[in-house]
Amino acid sequence: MSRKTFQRLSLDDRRRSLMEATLTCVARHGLHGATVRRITEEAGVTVGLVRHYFGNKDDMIRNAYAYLVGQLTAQASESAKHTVAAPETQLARFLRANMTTPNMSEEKVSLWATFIGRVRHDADFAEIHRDGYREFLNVLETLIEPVLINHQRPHSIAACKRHAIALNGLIDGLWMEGALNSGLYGQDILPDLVIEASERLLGIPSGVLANAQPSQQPQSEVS
Amino acid sequence: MSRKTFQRLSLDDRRRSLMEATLTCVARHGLHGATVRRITEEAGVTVGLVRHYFGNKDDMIRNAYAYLVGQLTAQASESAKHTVAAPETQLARFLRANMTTPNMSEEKVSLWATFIGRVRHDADFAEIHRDGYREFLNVLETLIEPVLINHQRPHSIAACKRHAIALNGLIDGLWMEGALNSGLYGQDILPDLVIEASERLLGIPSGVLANAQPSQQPQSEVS
DNA sequence: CCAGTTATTATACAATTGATTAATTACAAA
DNA sequence: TTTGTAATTAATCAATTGTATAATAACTGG
Repeated sequence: MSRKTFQRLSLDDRRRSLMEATLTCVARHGLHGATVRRITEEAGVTVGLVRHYFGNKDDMIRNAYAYLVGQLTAQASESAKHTVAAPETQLARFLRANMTTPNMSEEKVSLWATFIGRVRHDADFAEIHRDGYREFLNVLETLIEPVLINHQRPHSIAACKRHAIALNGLIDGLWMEGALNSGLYGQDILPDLVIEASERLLGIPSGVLANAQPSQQPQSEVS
Repeated sequence: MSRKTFQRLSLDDRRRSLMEATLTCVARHGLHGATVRRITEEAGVTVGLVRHYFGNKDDMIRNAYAYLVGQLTAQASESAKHTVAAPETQLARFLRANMTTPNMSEEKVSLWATFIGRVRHDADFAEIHRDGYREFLNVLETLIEPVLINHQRPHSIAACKRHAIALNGLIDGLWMEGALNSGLYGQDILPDLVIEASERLLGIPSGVLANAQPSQQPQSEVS
C-alpha cells in the first residue's frame, strides 16, 4: 500500500551517491557481482534511477571509475602540494603517503585492479586510466626535479621523466602488493623501504629523503 | 537430428582446455562477461562439462587462476635458470624477460589484474596469489644474492629479501603500466630502464647488468 | 566384433539480470 | 495554499544466467 518515502536530491548529489554505491559494490562483490539491484539498494534508491541518471549500467560504471581515479590522483597531488616545504620533504611525504592508509588500502587496490582489467577492451576505460597515469607522472616529475637540482644530479626533462617512470613503477608495485598484504612481510616496512629505494634510484645521498623534516619548517640548507 | 560429433579427451587435457578457454574469455570480456556458455563455446564443448569437470563455474575460474599464476611463475623461473651464466647475466636476462613479450603482454596483465580484484574476498584466490608472489620473491632473491656478493655489497638474508621486495615492486609496476601501454612513452625503453634502475637499487656499478653478456652473441662492441 | 563404461550432448528450468514504462509524490515557485 | 515539474517508485518484460538431468555415443577391454 504505502509507497517508500524518499528525498529529492540535486543531480550532483544523487549521481555521486550512485557512483559511490557502485564502487562499494564492485569492491565487495567484483564487477560481476555489482548488479543494478545491489548498487541501487546500497544507495538506498530503486533501480529506475540508473536509467534516469546514467542511461544504463555500463555508463554508470564508467563514471564510477572516473570518479575513483579522480579521487586517487586528487589525494596524490594534494599530499604533495599541501604545504610549503623543502623539495626533499615534499617528495618524502608523497612517498610515505602512498605506502600508508588511507592511500594504501586494500579496497582501493582491489577497485583499481578490477577496473584495470577492462582498460584493454573499453576505450573509455583506457582514456580514464591514461589521464590518471599522466597526472600521477606529472606530479612525480614536479616533485623530483628540484630534488635533483639540489643535489647536482642531471635534471633534464628527459631525465626527470625517466626517473618518474621508474619511481611510479616502484610505487605502483609496492602499493599493490603491500595493500594485498600477502603476509610475507609487514606493511610497516614499506614507507622506509620506498624512501631508501627512491634515494638510490635518484642517485642522491642516503638519508636525504629519510631525514627530511616531516612537515613544519622548510630546511634552508641550500648552499 | 544429428548430434554433434565429439572426441573423448583425457581428464587432464579436457580440464586444461576448459581452463584456457576460461582465461581467454576473462581476458576478452572480463569476469562478468565470462559466462559458462561463452567459455564452453570457446572450448568447443557444451555447457554440461563444467559440472562434470569442476562442479561449478566458480571452481572452474579458481582453477583457471591457479593455472595462470603457475604459467607466470614457471616462465619467470625458467627464464632465470635456463642456462649456466654469470649471475649478472642471469639477473639481467630475467629483468629483460619481464619487460618484453611474451612475458609482458597486455592480455596477461589484464588477466592478472582482473583476478587480483578478487583476492580480497576469496580465500582461495588469496592463497593462489600469495603462493605465486612468494615464488617470484624467491626467484629474485636467488638471482640477487650472488650479484651482491660479486660486488662486495651487503648480502645478508634480510638484505636480499629487502632488495627482492623493492625489485619486485619495480618489476610489477612497470610490467603493468608498460603492458597497458598508455601511449605516454614507448615500451621499448623499459628493458634498459629496468636494468639501470636495478643497478642503482642494488648499489652496484653502472653497466654491470647493462653490459652483461647476453646468452648468444649480439653486442659486438665488446669483443 | 561386442558389451560396458562414462565422457559428452541436448534440453529444461528456476532465478537473476538490465532495461523500460506508467504511476506517484516530493519540492519549489507562485 | 495551490500548482507544476520532474525526481523517484513500483511493476513488468524479455533475455541471460548457472545448474541439473536424461539421452546419446565415443572409446576401452575382452
